[in-house]
Amino acid sequence: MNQLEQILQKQVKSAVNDLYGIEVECSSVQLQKTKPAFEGNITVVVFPYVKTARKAPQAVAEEIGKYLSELQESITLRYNAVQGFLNLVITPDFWLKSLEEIYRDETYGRLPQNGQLMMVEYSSPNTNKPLHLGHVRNNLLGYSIAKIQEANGWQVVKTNIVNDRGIHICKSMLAWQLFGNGETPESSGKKGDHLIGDYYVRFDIEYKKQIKQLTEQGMDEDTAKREAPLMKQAQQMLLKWEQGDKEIRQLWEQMNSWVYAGFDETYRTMGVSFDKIYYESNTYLEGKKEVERGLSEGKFYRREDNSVWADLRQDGLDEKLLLRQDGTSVYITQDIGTAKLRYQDYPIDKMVYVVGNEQEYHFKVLSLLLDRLGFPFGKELVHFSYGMVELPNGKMKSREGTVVDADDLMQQMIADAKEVSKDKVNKITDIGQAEADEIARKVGLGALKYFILKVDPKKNMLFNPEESIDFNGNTGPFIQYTYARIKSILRKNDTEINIDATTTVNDKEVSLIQMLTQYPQVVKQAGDEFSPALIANYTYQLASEFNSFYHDYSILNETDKNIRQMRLMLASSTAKVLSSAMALLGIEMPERM
RNA sequence: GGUUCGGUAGCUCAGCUGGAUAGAGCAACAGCCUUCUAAGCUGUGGGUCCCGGGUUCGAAUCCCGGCCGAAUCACCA
Repeated sequence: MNQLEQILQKQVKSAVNDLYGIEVECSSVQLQKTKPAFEGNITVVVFPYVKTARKAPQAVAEEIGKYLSELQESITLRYNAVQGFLNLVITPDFWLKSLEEIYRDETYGRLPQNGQLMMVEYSSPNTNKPLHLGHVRNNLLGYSIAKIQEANGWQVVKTNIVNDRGIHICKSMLAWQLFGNGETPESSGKKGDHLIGDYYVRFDIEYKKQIKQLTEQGMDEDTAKREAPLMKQAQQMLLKWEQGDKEIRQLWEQMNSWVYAGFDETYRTMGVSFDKIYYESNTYLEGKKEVERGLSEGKFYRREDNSVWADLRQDGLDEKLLLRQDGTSVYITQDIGTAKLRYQDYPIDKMVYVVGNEQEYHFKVLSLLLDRLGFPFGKELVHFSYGMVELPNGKMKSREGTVVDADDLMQQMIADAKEVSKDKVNKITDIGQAEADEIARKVGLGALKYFILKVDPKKNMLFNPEESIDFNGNTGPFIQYTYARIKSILRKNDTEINIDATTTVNDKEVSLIQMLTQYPQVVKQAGDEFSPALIANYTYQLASEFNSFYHDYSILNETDKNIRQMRLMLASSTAKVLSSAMALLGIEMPERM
C-alpha cells in the first residue's frame, strides 16, 4: 500500500458514500495500473458499486471521476471513464513530491525493525560430494530470502546444517583408504570437496563391480547389494565411527576438513554466508535424547524388535520410525536434535527451512513431532519448499554423471562474461585488467543468480547446459548495465541535485516515478510470499522502463535546468532502487561495464 | 492407488488474492550509434492460457470432473 493508493482509496470511499450512500472499506477499493491503451496513471474499478448505485458503469465512473477531481485536496489532474474503468491522471505535483521523498530516503524500501528473530536454514550439504546446480538454487534462494526478510524488519540468523555423518561419508572414506594411495588436495591439486566426491564415485564403481560379480555367481540382486564386501566394510566403518574409534575419527576429521575448505571456497565465490553452522555429528545425540524422553513420556512407543516409532495416524499421516532396532538414529531424529539446540542458542520467533519440495512430507512429520514433544515452535515452522532444477533429459543424478557442478558453472559464467565484455569494456579506455576481471565476475555471477532467482521458487525449472545463459534481455546483466549507465551519468554531473516544484514531468518520467513508488510494496510482498522472483521481475521492469526513458530523453544535455535536475534525481533514485533490489537477490552491481 | 504441486507463444518464463484487447525475454525478420555506455531502443510475425462443465456484470485466474507431467507416501538423507 503506497501513498497514492492510500489517498485514492480514502477519496473513493468518501465519493461512493457521498454520491450513493455506500459504505465501503478503504482496502476494498479496487485500484490498478492503467493499461497503456488508455490515458491515465491509475484506474479505479467501479463495477462493485454499480448495482447499489443503480446506474450504468459508465455513469458511475464519470461521477466518481468528477468528484475526485473537484476535491479540495485532489491529486487528480484529469480523468476519463471507459466502461466501468475510471482512469486518473495524477497531478505532476504529486509525482514530484513522491520522487523527492524517494530520493531523500536513505533506506527506501526497508521496513523498520520488528524486534523479532528469524532463523533461515539453507544449503545443508552432505560432506561426501561437491555442490551442484541443485545446491546453487538452494543457496541463492536461502541467501536472498534472508536478505528480503531483513529488509522486512526481521533480525535474521542464517544457518547451515552440515550432514557430516552417516553411511555416505563412510563410502568416500573407505574408497579413499582402499584406492587413494594417500592422495590429498595438496598432492593432487584438487579442491577438497571434489577430491572426496571422486572417491564417492569410485566407491560406487567398485561396489557395482562386486554386485555384478556376485549376481553372476548366482546370487539375487538384493542379496548381492547387501552382501557385497564393500558395503559390509562401509557399515563396519560407520559402526566404528559411532563407537568413537580413534583411527576412523581421525580419518573422518581429516577428510571433512578438506571438504569444508572446498565448500568455503564455493560459498565465497557464490557470495553466500552463514552466521551459525551446525553439524549433525553434534546434534544427532541430542535428537536421540529427545526421542527417549518422548518414549518415557508415552508419546512414542517401542516395538518388539526394539525400534522406536511415532504414531501419526490421527494426524492423517502414517507411523514413523524414529530409532532403528539397533538404536541408531534416522534423518528425522537428527532434525529434532538440531531444532532443540537452535532454540537453546537463539530466541527464534520464526524458523524457516529452505529445503526442496521432495521433502515436504518430512517437514510435515517434523512439525508434528516437535509439537508432540512440547516445543512451542513445532507448529510454526516454515518449510520454504522450492522446485527441482531439471536438465533437458530429466533430473540430475550424481551416479549417472549428469550433475552440473557448482564450481564449474560459476567459472564458466565468469569466463563467458569475460568473453562478452571484452570488446565492450575496451571502449572505456581507462578500465584496467583488474577492474575488467571484477566486472566479469559480477556480471557472470549476476547472470547466473538472476537466471535462477527470477523463476517462481515453487516451480521446477529447466537448465540446459548446451545453451549458455543469456546476457541480453530479461537478465541480470541487463539490469547491471542499466545501473552502470546511470552511474556514468552521475559521475559526469557536477551540479547539485535538487528539485523545483514548478518542473513538468512527461509520461515516461511519471511511469518511472510510479514504478519507484511501488518498490516498498514489492519488498513486502516478496517477504510475505518468500519470493525473490517478485523482486527480480520488478527490477527488470524498472530497468526496462528506465532504458526506454533514457533512449528518448537526454539528462545532462537537457537545457532546462529544472528538468535536468529532476531527471538527475530520477536517474539517481532509479539506480538506488535497482541496486537495493539486486542486493536482495545477492547480486552485485558494477559501477561501469 | 492416496496426497501435494504444475500444464500460458517454437523455447524459457511473468500474469493466478477474479477486471479493459493475455505479457516479457530468447529465437526469426525489419529499423536505430558524429548525440549522457547499442549488454540498449523501436517495430513485425507468433496463443484452443491442457480439455469439459459450473459460479457472475466479467474467468488464464475461483469451484467440480477429466487428461498429461513431477514430487512424495523409506529402518536414504
